[in-house]
Amino acid sequence: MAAIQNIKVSVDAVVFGYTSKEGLSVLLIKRKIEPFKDSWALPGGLVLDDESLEDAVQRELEEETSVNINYLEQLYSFGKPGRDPRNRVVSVTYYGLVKPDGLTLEAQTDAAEAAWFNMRNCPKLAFDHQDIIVKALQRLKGKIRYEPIGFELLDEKFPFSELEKLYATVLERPIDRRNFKKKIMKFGFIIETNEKQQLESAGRPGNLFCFDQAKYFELKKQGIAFEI
Amino acid sequence: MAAIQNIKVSVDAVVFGYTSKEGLSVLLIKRKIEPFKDSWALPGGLVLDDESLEDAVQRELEEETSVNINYLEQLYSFGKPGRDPRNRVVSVTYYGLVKPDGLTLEAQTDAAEAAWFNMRNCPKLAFDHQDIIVKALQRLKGKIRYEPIGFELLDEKFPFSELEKLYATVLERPIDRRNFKKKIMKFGFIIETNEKQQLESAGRPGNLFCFDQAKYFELKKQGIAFEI
DNA sequence: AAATTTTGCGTTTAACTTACATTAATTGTA
DNA sequence: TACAATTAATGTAAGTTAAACGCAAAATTT
Repeated sequence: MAAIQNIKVSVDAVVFGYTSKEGLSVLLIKRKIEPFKDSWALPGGLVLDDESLEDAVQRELEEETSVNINYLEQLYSFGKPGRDPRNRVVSVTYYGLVKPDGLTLEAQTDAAEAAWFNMRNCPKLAFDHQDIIVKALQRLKGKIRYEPIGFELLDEKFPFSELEKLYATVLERPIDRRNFKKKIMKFGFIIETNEKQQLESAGRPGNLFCFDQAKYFELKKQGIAFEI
Repeated sequence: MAAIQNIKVSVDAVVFGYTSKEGLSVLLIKRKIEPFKDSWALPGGLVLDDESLEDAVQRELEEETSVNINYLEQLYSFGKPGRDPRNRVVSVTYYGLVKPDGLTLEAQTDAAEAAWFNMRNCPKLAFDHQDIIVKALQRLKGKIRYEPIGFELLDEKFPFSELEKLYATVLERPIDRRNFKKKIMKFGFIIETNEKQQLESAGRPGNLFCFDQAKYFELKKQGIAFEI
């Protein structure tokens, strides 16, 4: 039998935000304590002895940013010796998607500050948190090919072009509007309403669409084959 | 700051074996100590303070079964309080694929015995190891749709029907031989040799095929769209 | 009112998928 | 030794899907 193990378990959250203007952003906190004091980092922290990993990551996220998310998906566990200069720490990471508009960020406990950073404009991060974000982005890009996305990221009602922009942003390439619409509509998780978009700029106003939640989550579970 | 954390970190391995006769099997050990003494369980154990998670899982696998695998992929981390009756244990699990023929199993350390169990014929397992196997199987079934598989599971040279059987086994449904072959060959990760199969039973002997390793691993990395 | 922007269809062509039947090369057996 | 059984190799026609486009409609901006 080995000697007493001295490893800590933490959780970290990669929370992606999306707006059609800004594209993808990620929620970071500024560390108030050493190590990496004043560096930006992912929200997260040590797991309590009697809470589940999911509870821990939601709690840490709430404590450090005041953001509440009811669905975070497990991403990967990072456990290389030396990734935290203090102790050996194995971090179980989670990721999730939210619509940042209307969320207020309030730093608390270990965090001096919480803020959204555009993905094209991220600061240098503490620990191996850069690797974690890269992994999360890979996962998101992979997932979009076999699961519908958007429900958590768009307004309840949205013009179709918003969904298209979201896919184009995540996939990082342009999409043919007409073929995209045909493909998406065939899945049946998007419903056309009879309302029209309120314009903010030039152009013909589009019809508003919304998600068919039941179908959306069913397809999310069973998987879709979606090569754009 | 929270009180001192009292959580242990372990690793467990789901090693799938495949033979065309038996189909999928999984490598299990019989526990020599409490809790769950004499129950079958996944090979695994506590991580040492100074070894990586990957090293830990390979070491535990080697110690308990004498099987060496150089590529195990991280599957999921299980950390519900109470999943181990002794302490809180967070287990980072890995899975891998091997060809069981020619591997000798030798139980060592904590294991009284090591053996392959056909997936249709698994015993009741210790801890939440049943959940872990279910997760691994889901992952494998998902993966086969966007990654080539087979390199680790088939002989160096094999008749095409062996690859077909493998896919049919993992997907748990029959496959049209002719369409399957066309599709696979188009990817270019399988090469036809000019050798012929040595027959073990009746039937026309098939040509032998082998993997183009470079292409195989390239496609594994970049992903394939493979709806059979 | 003319130019610009964005939406909403719709068509054509190429590529792929599906379903399916026949011939060829072996082994086992009468 | 022939014939039955088994497994392999191959091709094609019909249906479906994907990709590449063009053009008119409904707004705003100039």
